[in-house]
Amino acid sequence: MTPQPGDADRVTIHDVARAAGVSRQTVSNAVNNPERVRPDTLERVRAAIDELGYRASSSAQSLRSRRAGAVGIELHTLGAHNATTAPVLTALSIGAARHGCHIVPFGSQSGHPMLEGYRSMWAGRLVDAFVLAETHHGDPRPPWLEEQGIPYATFGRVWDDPTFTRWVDVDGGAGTEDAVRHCRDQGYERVAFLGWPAGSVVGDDRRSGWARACADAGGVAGPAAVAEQDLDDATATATALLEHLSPGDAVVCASDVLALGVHHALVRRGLEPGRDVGVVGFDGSETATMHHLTSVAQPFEAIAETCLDLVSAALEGSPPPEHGSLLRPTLTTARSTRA
Amino acid sequence: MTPQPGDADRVTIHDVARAAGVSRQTVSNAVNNPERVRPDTLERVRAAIDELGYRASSSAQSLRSRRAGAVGIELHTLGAHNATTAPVLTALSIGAARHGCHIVPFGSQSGHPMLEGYRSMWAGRLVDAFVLAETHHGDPRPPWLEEQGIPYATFGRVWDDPTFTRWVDVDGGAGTEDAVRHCRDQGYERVAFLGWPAGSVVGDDRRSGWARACADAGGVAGPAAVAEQDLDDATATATALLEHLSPGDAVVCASDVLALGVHHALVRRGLEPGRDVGVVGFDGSETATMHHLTSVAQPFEAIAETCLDLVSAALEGSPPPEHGSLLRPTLTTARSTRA
DNA sequence: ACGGTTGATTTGAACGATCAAATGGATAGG
DNA sequence: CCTATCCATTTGATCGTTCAAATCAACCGT
Repeated sequence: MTPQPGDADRVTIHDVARAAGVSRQTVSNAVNNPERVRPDTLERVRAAIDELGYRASSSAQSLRSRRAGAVGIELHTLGAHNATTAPVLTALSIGAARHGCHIVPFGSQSGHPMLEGYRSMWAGRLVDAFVLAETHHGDPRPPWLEEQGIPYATFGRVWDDPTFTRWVDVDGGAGTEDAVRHCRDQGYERVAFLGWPAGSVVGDDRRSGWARACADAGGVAGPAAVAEQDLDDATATATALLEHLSPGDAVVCASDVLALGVHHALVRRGLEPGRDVGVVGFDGSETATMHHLTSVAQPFEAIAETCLDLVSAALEGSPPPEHGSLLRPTLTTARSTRA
Repeated sequence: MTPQPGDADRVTIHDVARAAGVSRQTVSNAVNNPERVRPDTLERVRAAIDELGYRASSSAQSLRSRRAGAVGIELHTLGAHNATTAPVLTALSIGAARHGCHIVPFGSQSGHPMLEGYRSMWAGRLVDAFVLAETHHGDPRPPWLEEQGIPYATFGRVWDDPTFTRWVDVDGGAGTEDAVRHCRDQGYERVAFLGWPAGSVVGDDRRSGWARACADAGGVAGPAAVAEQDLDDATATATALLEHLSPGDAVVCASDVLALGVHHALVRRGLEPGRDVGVVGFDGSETATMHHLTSVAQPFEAIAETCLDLVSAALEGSPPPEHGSLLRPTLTTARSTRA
């Protein structure tokens, strides 16, 4: 009885037109410009659409409009899924529906040149634009895309080109400031910092927020130490750092991995994170949640939404925004900062 | 000088035809059926293609072939990214290129009925098929897709329908068997098990492999305990479990989270994973890598590849395979099983 | 009753590709 | 020399949709 969309008998605009006794264009109007259709006709067409379960073919629309209605995003196999890329991808995929488009993740084929994936996606116009994640100094992608005239937006500033403003990023400094303030509110005495080696823009930013907030609070800054984004190194460094801390102090970290290192160092000394020494991580990753670590959580939904807004705007030909978007992360509190 | 693909001046098959002095169909043949074209003509056409940088428009091909050339996969925001869905998605995205298609992840809009995402993706034929991850008992998706005649393959068996064979799954039992054997090879005495509460098919499967291998090795089975997929519970349960173990024993776990619980329980007792008690997790997640836990790693690339093969076959109308594919996971060894 | 205007609806064309059938030329066979 | 066969290539039509222009009907004022 009900129409079986077995693919062979796909319902087209013609079928609806015939069923409603109107022309195909009227059906198209009923869907896209209802105000151009007389109310009673509209009613009849809509009934036919519901009856037959019609939905416009996206391939046909793409061909006509010369728009794929898709945004590409590159995924790396390369070890660490960064704890941020996956959630951003999820948020993008969900948010895309609201923007009338979809996301197409593609892989960088190992062995191929860096930009090959982008080139082939663009060549067949599988996508109308790209979202770049994990931008870094010397990133070859922005200049190449710019040169090709391909629209894109980035999660992460485009460090090499200050004129580019179609970016979203997280205000790491504001995040660590919040972290320090939270520690003080919770009654911790001094606030130490465990960060990455100087030179990484993201790391330096996060450290500066800690320094600022400590100064604002009146010299509560504890010692600062540096470790790689590696649990062993973090744990070792944290162990050494603890030598210079006393119960009642706290450590703000540049990442959840570093914070986990502090957590482990504490436990190994028989101390309890939170009760004895406060610990705050950064990223709001699953690792932090699992270990009940207070963490500065990335606003994934907002990041995705802004990226989509940026590419949408670019596709509509709007001029780029005045400035990039610096989003404020929010602190997720847990046991590790409860005294 | 070089052609600027600014979208307005997109190179079409007509442009190539004109440049090469042939008809559009000859260009099409040169690309898709080179043997039908005389060698010298072929040469000329190929030169024109390279010169202009022509690539067939995927929208046009989709319309003509009535194939979107895409496979949909649903992503959940719901907390745990399962540690497996993200890597599988990455592997799928990369593998898709080899299959001449791409992956379209879509989100289940919260508040909407479960199947709405699938329905809308299918309605506009944005995808030709779906890959389902995280299948479970009472999953409403397979019967619905079946009823609609929509092609799909699953990662995880379809428990409610034994006749369905378009699935890939990981042989959990074989994985834990390997884990037990590895423990014995490393010289551990008894091998205990930390699993999930009975009733989950995956969990029971993993436990059975442990039991089997222990029996084969001649009653080396240590005690078994049960905890939820939660670090605190795992740690508590592991602490109790350790009461019944001695140095030189090992614990095989149903997941990396459980294994991490054992790791923490050991550390808190001043014992060292590996040297004192062996620990093996399951999934090969980042958590395991970070903590140097030996783990039964999921074969993500093979899983993705098989899923793609299955949907490709389904789209070509091939009959379903005789049986589902049960892939053997491989053990990733690390410090936690080094005595 | 007739041109003029408005509004609803229909027809023609195009998006870019490919299948199917038609065309043109060269060669072989009667 | 004329037809049959074969190969390379071209033309026509189509996929489903939407823009632009054409058609049609109703209504208005003079």
